[in-house]
Formats: sequence, structure tokens, C-alpha cells
Amino acid sequence: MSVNEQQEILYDFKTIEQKWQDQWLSNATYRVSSDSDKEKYYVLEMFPYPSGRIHMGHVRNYSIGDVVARYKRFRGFNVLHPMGWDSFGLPAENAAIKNNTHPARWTYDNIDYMRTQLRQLGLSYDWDREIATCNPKYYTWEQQIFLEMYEKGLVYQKTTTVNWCESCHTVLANEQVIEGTCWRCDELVEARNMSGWFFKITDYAEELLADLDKLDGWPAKVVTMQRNWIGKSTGLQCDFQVDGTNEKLSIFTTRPDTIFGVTFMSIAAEHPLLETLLKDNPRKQEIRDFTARIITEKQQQAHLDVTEKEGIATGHYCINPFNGDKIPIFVANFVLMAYGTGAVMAVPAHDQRDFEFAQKYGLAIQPVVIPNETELTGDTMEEASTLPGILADSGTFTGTDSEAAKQQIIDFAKNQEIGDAHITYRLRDWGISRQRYWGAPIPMVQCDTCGVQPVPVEQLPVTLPEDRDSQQNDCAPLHQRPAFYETSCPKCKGKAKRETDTMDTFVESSWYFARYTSPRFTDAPLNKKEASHWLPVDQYIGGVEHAILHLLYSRFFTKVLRDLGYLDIDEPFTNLLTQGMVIKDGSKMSKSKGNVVDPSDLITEYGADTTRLFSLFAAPPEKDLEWNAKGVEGCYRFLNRIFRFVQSHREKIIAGGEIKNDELNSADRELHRKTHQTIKRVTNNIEQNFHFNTAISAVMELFNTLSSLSSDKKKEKPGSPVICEAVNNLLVLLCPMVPHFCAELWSTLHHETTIDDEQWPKWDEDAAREDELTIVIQVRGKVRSRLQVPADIDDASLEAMALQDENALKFIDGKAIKKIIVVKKKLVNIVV
RNA sequence: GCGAGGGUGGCGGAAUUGGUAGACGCACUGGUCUUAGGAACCAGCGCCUUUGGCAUGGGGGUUCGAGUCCCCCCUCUCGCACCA
Repeated sequence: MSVNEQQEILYDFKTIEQKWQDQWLSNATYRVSSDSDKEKYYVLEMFPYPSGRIHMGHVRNYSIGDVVARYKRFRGFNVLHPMGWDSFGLPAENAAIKNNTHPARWTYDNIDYMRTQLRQLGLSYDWDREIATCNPKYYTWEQQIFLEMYEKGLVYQKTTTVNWCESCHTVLANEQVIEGTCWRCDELVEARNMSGWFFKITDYAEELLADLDKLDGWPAKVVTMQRNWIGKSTGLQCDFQVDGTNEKLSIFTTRPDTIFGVTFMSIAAEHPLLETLLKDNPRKQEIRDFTARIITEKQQQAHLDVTEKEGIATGHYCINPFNGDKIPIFVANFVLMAYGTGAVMAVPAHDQRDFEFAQKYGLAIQPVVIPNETELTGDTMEEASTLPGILADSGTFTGTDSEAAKQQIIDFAKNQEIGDAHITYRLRDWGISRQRYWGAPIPMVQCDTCGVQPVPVEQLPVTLPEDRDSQQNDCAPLHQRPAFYETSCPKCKGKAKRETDTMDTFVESSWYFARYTSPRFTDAPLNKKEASHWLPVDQYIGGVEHAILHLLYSRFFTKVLRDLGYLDIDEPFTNLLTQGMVIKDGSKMSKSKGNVVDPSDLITEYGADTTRLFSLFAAPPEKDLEWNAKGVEGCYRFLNRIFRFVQSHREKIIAGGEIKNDELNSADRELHRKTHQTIKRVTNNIEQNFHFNTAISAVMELFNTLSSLSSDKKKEKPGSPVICEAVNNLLVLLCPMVPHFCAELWSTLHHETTIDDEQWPKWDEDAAREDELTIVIQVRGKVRSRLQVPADIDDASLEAMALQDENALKFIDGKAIKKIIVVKKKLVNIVV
């Protein structure tokens, strides 16, 4: 290329991106209203915590969402695509203390900065719907929902053992404890007895479990994780009389069929019955020491592998109500107080834990379920047998099939009034009290005369104090601020104290997707009309780390809001895409590892379009994305090549013209075909599984064809009409991924329209069809030759051609032909 | 231990679901143009002992034909983890 020819217009992404971002913002291009004839589509990405700056994970998440939003708009949908800020939380408090500022100030500054960054990415949000959860205009409605839940009995206060993180100085929900450590700071979590507020998520356990079946648009992995988290078990709850006392010990078992094999009883160290058993117990101190030790150990080793079974005899016995056996009661380190009843009937023959325990302490092993064609004796067993079988030594149930016996034994227990069928869930109620400042205040009041009183709805919001009255810092917890907690009782008007805990930040994110449908509504948490128009979210996109926490809570809230009359849906998110992490040098990008790439640097160096393109091209969205700086340059080169091509072929593209099938030369045909094949591939890639990486590959192929056919070396170049068709389609196909770039090129070619007004292209099957095929000739299944044949060739002539093929003949080598297999449009296999 | 998902060139990743393995991109090699090239363009690029042979973690099987289906094993990632 000569120096003169290089004086073309350069791809000045900076100017282009700024121009279009300004235009989209000032025209509110992506503002939507429910008042439209078009079908609705709600696409949502998990909103960010305003930590300061966006990171590559955000770029990836929001690029994926933006492609979906823009694609659906091209397909004629009325697309709701909102963005907001999950803006309560501990980092704001820590940062505020460090910088001697107010958490609100820090948070809103971050929001302003990150909003600018998101706009620099050219994301097509309806910014009029932006919300920040730390704004009283948001959390006032959350407080109202809280009060309505309280009214309905879905909120209660209790003192119980909770997870305490000393480093974060607050209580955590069970879902926020990861392998015994805090989800946020990785500090070991300790058990504390504290009072707190709880949401009765267990009331919805059955529905949360059953409705998982409706979520066929969710990754199976997430559904399974939720199912396991809810952890439903069915079985028998049954009372065992404690010998020589009036006490009963209640147990839960999923194996009632093994009840005649019970040889001892294990209870948790925290079991309330233990106090009674220790009364006048000669070994009182020994047992106390033991339980104290294992409680501590349990806490410290929660994150470690299973520890060895250990226990101590209490010296007491209880009576098996089925056979009258007198069995010893042990305290055992593997029994959890939090699950079932905290007491386990031990059947060493049929439970591996009990088996190990029995072996260690020399307790009887009594097999009672004998699998077909086996013999079991307690002395010879090497491990517990968990297979079904026929009952032995089981009184009147002997000889019964174990599966059938389960129900018969439950029925028997019910008749004798010693037990009943029971369902146990692993899921426990959601503790939402946090002993922190930067959260939504819990709208309750404690009155010495009237007890706990809800704040009347008309007094909402209960706002966070913004003053510096605590002497210490701006974010001292509310219990240190008399000006906040000193109040009057809503009922008796007497002196009373406000609740000083704030709500878990996961409460805010459990319903924000619904608030987006009417973010400025001032009469209620939600405008029912808007909510029912837009919800459910058609496509939700975010990291898999929220598979349980946020997604479970949001499902719960959706059902609660439905039962409070605000929503008419059962499930919030029809389709869920869990995107992979962004990896560099083998591990997730993180400040502590020092392997972060700042998106702002990339935007400055290559532009937003290149940044978006690479994050979409490097891997399919659900997989982890390995960062590769050179790959970014490749994407940048690709855009530059297109840019230059459009500049140098501008006249031809603008001239356009009608495509007349019978006047196409071979280059025309090839390009025309490739264009339609590409439309088909890109559309299918997006529709089927959002595999933008292969969609982009397809467009690259189209451009490669376009550019090589148009180059000087070909005798026959494609004409203006097919080049115009190729370029126009290429720009629309690529527009969801690189919107500024495509909008700019489009406007330089077609001054009168904007690309946003275009329709998604349709492919023409006839145009996409190949008229010549390459047929593979195999001999004994090995590729020996290839043939160029007309697409409409019949099997017989194909077979004949194959048998005359020189290469094929060489390998047939005169041997007898056994069979010839012809696969249409693919291959001929000659079996000799 | 239980559950889920992976293992394909030097790298990221394709492969119409049983029919040309390695699309597209990166890296690399050679060339053209240049004062220069970290620009652009052209060509090559799985491995080997290259008329051919071997290749999709390893081993077996089904089939005319297997990355894809079946069995066994190895390995990696993620989730749950004494749940009675």
C-alpha cells in the first residue's frame, strides 16, 4: 500500500465511542416503558457492589448481558435492561474508618465513578431506572416488606447459637459460612449465643424444593446445589424412654427399618437432656470436660476433614420401644445439634459412623437387614451394610422387605403413640440481624411495657443517622448512638428502644430485580401492574458463586412477595446463565494475587469495543476465561481490518444494488452464500447457548472471505450488490458485541438511518446452500481421497465415481468389495 | 466419602451430536513492502522415519466408521461434607 493510500481515516475509537455514548445518553436510546406493542424481554445482570472500580469480571458479565439485550432489541423485543448498586455492606464501613469519611460518601463517590466506567463500556442500560439500595427511597420499601412479613408471621426473633465473625464483628447466615469460615474475610467463624431476627425461609422449604423442577432454564449444577442445600429427608421421629427417669429422648431416622438393630444412643454435646443426665452423676465432671472439649474442637475443625469418632458414656440408658432393649446413651462428637433432634439412634450394622463408633468402644453390632443371598453377623462384618434386604431379628417385622418395613414401622410407631412420619430439612431459617452500621435498619422497637413492637408503616423509613454523634467515627454501630435508639413506643408512647441491628445486605438483593420494574413508585414497594408486565426476568446472568446465597434468597422473596400480593409469579428468573471467572496466570484475578488487569487501561489503549469483543471471544460465557493480552490485540486488529475495508470500499458498499441470482459471477455466489451462512450460524449460536465466541469466529470467516475475494489478485471480484449485502449484515451481526464501532460505520454508509433501527437479518436457505460438495472417499473407514461433486448428485453416481477414483483404487488393490456405504453429502466408505 | 462438570496442537478454543479432528484467534516460521517495523500484506504451521504412518488423558469394547456410544482406570476443577 502506498503512502498516499495510507492517508485514510483511522479507526479513532476514542472519538467514536465518546460520540455514540453521548448520543445514547442524551437521546435516552435505551429507555423503555411497559407501554409498547412489542413483546417484553427482561435481561438482567447481577448488580455490582460499588467497591471503587469495575474489574474484568464485571466487564465480562455486563458484556454478555449487553449482547443479549441488544440482540433481543434487534429481534423486535421491548427490552428491559436496568442497572443499579448493591450498596450496603461492610467494605464501605472499613473504607470509611480508614479514610475518616462517611460510608455514604465513600459509597456514592464509588457509584459515580463506576457509573462513568460502565458508560464507557457502552452498555445499553435504561439509566432512568438506576437504583442504589443504600438510598432510603429503596430501603424504606424493604422495611415495609419486613413489617408485612412480620405481620404474616414470617419474621421472628430468637436467641440461638449463631455464626459470629470476630473480624467483621457481626453475625453471619449459615449460607455465608464457607467451610467454617466467613464468606467475606475467610476468618474462622465462632459459635455464639445471641438474639437476632430471622426470616422463616423454612416455611417455604417444600416449595423452594419442588419448584426447582420448573427451572429448566437453569444450569443443572445450580439446581442440584440448591436441592442439596435444602436437604430434604423423610423418615421417622420417635421417642425413647430414658430408663429410670420421666424424660424422653426423641430421635429422627431415615432408616426406621433398622430400628431393631439399635444398640446404643448418641446425642450431641449441646443436647439439652444432658443436664438432666448429669444430675447426681458420679462422672459429672469427666463428662462435662469431654463435652466442653468436643464443642471447642468442632468449632475449630469445622473447616477440616472429618475427625475421628469420639464419645463418652453418660452412664444412663434408654429403652428401645420396639423390642424393650436397654441401650446406653453416649455423647458423641459427630452428632449435630442443629440437624434433626440432636440425638441419633445408633445402628452400627447399617451405618458406617455408628459402626466405627461401636468398634472403638466395643459396642454390640446387630445386623437386622439382610441383603439377598448374603449372611451378616456382627462379629464378622468389616463395615456397615447399607443395602436393602429382608428384616431379621425384628420381632413381628422379621421377614419383611426393608423398603416396605419402613412404612410399616412408622405406622406401628404412630399407633403406639411413640412417634410419627417426619420430614427434616437441612435448610434453616435465615438470620438477618447484623451488628453493623451500614445496612438497612430493622424497623422494630423494644418497649419495656409492651414488649417488641413494629414501627408503624407511616413512620417509615427508619433512616440511618448521618451525624457524627458517637465520638468514635461515622460508622459506629447503632447501639452506640442514643440519638438513634432512644424513641417512644408506638403503642403506649412510653420510653422505648429501637432495634439497633441492621439487615443482612442479601435482603436488598433479594428483591431489587422486582423494584426495577417500577423504581420510582412511591405508593408501595412495587407497582403491581409494572411488576406483572415485566417479571419474571427472562435471562439472568451472573457468577456461579451466588448459586445458593443470592439465588435461593431471591426465590424465597419472590414467593413471599407473591403471598403478600405484590407479585403473580412463583419464580423470579426463567433462565440463568452462570458465567465463568476471569483467570490470569492460572488463578482468579485478585488484588491480593496482584494479577489484575484494569478495564480502564484497556479501554484507554484499545477502546471499549475491543475490550468487549475479547471478553466475548476468548471463551464461551459459562467457562473460565484465560486472560491473554495478545488476544486483545488480535481483536483490535480484526476491528481495524474491517474499518479499513469499509473505508476503501465505501463507494461500492454505498452503491449497493439488487442481487440478481442469474447474474452472479462465481465470486458473487461465494460471498452471497457466505453471508447467508454466517447469518444462520451467528443467529443459531446466540439462540442456542449464547456461544458468542463461535458467533464471532463466524463473522471473522465472513470478513476473511469478503476481504480475500475483493482483493486485487482475484480475476473475478464480487460486485457492489453482494459486497453491500455482506457489509451491512456483518455490521448488524457484530453490533451487539461492538456497538459503537458498528453504529459509526453504519452511519458513515447510511446517513439517513441509525443501526439501532435495523432488524436482525434473516438468512435465505437457498442462498446459503452449497452447490458443490467435497465428498470424502474412505476405504475400510480410512480417508483415502476427496471428490468435488455437484450438490445434487445421486447416490448411484457418487458410488460409481468413488469406485473410479485413483487413490481409492490403489487401496482397494483388487480386493473383493464387501459393502459400500454412502452417507448423503458426506462420504462414501468402501469396505473390502 | 457424596454430587456435578472437565481432560482435543505451543496456547485460548472449534467440530452440524456417530461421518473430512484441530474452524476462528493467539504464538511461531519464512517472505513482500520499508530508513525502520512492535504497522500492513502474502505463505506455512498437530506429531513422525512423509507415495505412508500415528494422533482427542490411559486401556478395552460396539460399529463400515468413535473426540462423540458402552465398560474399566488415571487426572483436574467446582460444590457439599459426620445430615442420622
